[in-house]
Order: sequence, then C-alpha cells, then structure tokens
Amino acid sequence: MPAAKPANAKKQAALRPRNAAATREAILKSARKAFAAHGYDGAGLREIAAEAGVTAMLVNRYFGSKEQLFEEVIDHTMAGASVIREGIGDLPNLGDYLAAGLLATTSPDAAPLDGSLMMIRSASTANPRVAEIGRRQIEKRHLKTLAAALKGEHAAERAALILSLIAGVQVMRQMIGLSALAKTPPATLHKLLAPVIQKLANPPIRPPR
Amino acid sequence: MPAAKPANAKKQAALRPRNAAATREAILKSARKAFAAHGYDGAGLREIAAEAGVTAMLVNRYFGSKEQLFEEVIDHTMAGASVIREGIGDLPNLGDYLAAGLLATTSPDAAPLDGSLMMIRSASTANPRVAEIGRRQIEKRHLKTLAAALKGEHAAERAALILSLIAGVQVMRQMIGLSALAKTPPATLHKLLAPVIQKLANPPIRPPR
DNA sequence: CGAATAAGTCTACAAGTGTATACCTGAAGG
DNA sequence: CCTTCAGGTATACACTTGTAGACTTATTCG
Repeated sequence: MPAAKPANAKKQAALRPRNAAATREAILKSARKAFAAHGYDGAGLREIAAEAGVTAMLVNRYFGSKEQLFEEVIDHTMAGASVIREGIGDLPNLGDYLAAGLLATTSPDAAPLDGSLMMIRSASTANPRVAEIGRRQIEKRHLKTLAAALKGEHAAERAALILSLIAGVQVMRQMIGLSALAKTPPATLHKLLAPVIQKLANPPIRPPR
Repeated sequence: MPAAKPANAKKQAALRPRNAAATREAILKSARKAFAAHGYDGAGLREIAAEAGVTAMLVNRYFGSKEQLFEEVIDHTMAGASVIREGIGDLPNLGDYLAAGLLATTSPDAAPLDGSLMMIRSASTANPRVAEIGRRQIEKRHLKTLAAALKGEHAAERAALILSLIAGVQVMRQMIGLSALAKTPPATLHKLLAPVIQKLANPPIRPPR
C-alpha cells in the first residue's frame, strides 16, 4: 500500500560537504568544550557528536573510543597557547604575569581555555586511565615548565604550590562560583594575588643563623 | 509436591538487628565516603547502599532522593569539625594554623574529612540544584567564617583567596596526585605554605603616597 | 556513465542509573 | 498462638551510556 519509503527527509544535509579533516576538527572542538564543561564522565558522546553535527558513532570511528578522544583533546588543549609556557623564567614579575593571565582567562563563566580545569573536572572519573592521562599532562606541561623557571630551593614544590593556587582560584571562580571571586573586579584581585604568587616564585629566604 | 518455598537463604542476616537509627547513620557514613571519592554523579545509590549493608531502595526510603541525601551529607560534613571554625581570628599565626590543618587532613589518598573536596568533585554535576547546595555551604560555612576572622581591606576577597589556595592544594594533592605535593614531607610544604597564607591573612599594605 | 571507496548513519545491545510499587520479615504486644 | 507494623527487600521501568555491525550515501576516478 504505501508507495515505497518516502526517502525519509534528512535535515542539515549539505552543511559540511563531507570533509574528513574538517569533521575531525569539529569533533575535537566540540569535545573540548564538552569535557571542559562537564568533565570526562559527564560529557556524553552523543552530546559531543550533536554539537559537531554528526552521529555518536562517527566520533568513535575517528578516535577509536571515548578514552582516546579524551587523550587527544587534552593533549591539544595543554599543548596550545597556555599562560605557562617556555621562557617565563626570564620575566621580571612572574607574579604579575601569572595573575594577569589567570584573571584574563578566568572570567566567571567563560570557557576555560586552560586544560587544568578540564582535568580537575575529569579527575574523579571512574576510569583510572583517564585520571592518569591528565596527571601526566599537568606534570609534564605545567609543573616541569614552571619549576624550570624558578630559582632557589624546592623549585618543584614551589611551582606546584603556584599551580595549586592558580587551580584553586579557577575552581572557586568557575566551578563553585564563589561570589567574592566572581563578582570582584579583576584589578582588585590582581593586586591581592600577584604579590602572593611572587612570594612563591622568589627563592625562599634562608633563616640567618 | 514442592514443600513450600525453601525460604531462600539470606546472607548477612543478623549483622545489624533492625535498628533504624543505626542504619540511617551507616548510610550517611557510606554516602559521605562515596560522594567524597567519586562526586555526586559518580557515586551510585547501589554502591552507597551496599557499603552500608542495605538495599538501594532503603536509601531513598530514608532520605527521599539522592539529591536530599547529598544535601544532608554535605550539611553534616561541613558542620562537623572543620579547620575553619569560629574564633580562628584570635589565633596569632593563622598561616601556621591553616597550613598545619591542611597538611594534616590532606594525606595524599586519605579520606578527605573536609567537605570542600567533596564539593569540588561534585561541582560539575548535571544537577544544578546540587551545585547550588554546595556553593551555598562553602559561602556560608567557610567564606563567611574566615572573612570575619580577617582584618583590613578586602577581607572577603582575601578569605576567598585563602580558601582557593587551600582548595587548590587539596585538588593537586588528592585529586590529581601531583608528585611534588604528594611525595614531599609535610614539614617542607608547611614551611613554604604558611607564610603565603599569612601574607593573605595580614591586612594588605597600603601604598605610601 | 558506472564503479569504487571514503564518509556517515541506523539499529541494536548490554550495562548502569534513580526510583516507584509491591512484597516480605522479624520482633513486639495482645 | 496470632496480629501488627516498622524495617527491609525484590522486581521492574524508563532512561542514558559507550560501542559494535550492517547499512546507506556522496564523491571521485576510470
């Protein structure tokens, strides 16, 4: 009775004309956004795929699995332009520089460009491999670079504390939404934050004996 | 023919002899542990129930829903003995005190007694009501108390930054497992950390004009 | 114009989630 | 003994998740 299948109407047909590279990039971008917003476990493949204008299965066809997708995403993100980069050891005011960078990228609800928030959001995943991926990235990209830029004793520990402070501010501003940080003008926060970071960046004073 | 149902063998029959109050407490304890370890979304009701020796449905019968359970758990946790408590404004060395408290409760993989980590782990939940619950708890319990203990300008902002630093160290030590923080002896970290916290606790110096 | 192949989708499945309904069970009181 | 009822369990449902296999479509090349 029904005259053949009416060739079911497809939506958004020719939006992207079958370009593999472009599709891959779209998926990466979408995944980055989703992972940053909801963490590894919280971001669904269907959600990522929809935002990229494709099907969930295509994501797996391109990246193998959600786990591998995450690995590639976090690698791209951490490798991209970060506030913590090579050569920051030569800056005169590391405290000012880092505080400015933190407050610039950390508008209360903007997308976190930095990978650290993405990692923190993903850190309590049930998948231990994913947690390990993130740990290694932070150690390799951020800690190592920053520690190399510091002089004096306990450089690694001081670098780790600076990272902790930065991460903590990001967490409280963007994840928790603490009003005292979210609503205060960046300039005010900068004045409070920069000297503290600088104090950690400076070589610790040795007690005179 | 079949002589009635053979009264299917039950395991762990008389472990807890049907005590409502004790069961409630057991569920709370289990839930606290699970939420702290995996966050709100990551902790399953069946997992919580199993650890408490009951069924998932009993949890809902006692607490109404997972959401209400979380609310009660985080309220108990934040209200319990915390490092940040009333009267800390009278301490001579707030930096020392807070650093000691942080490093004591923050052994790399121990259960976080403080509710803040539980909140951070739960902050990226899909449930907005849950996120709001946690935000309010941190503002009310921690920020308010600490800000009241500080003197000088921008007390709220400085308190928020101290909380951020503490939270950041917790995150990097317990969630990420950053080696420089996890493996370094607490005494060393204390020496680096205490003066930084103290610097934030002291009234900011006004630039002489 | 085909044919070949890359690009993409459909359907399905097994596992896991929170929760509602109906059921069972053990101890206390008559 | 039997009833009663709080304390607890079993079953089921509707939904979501990551992923596998078969299928379809568009593009490019001969």
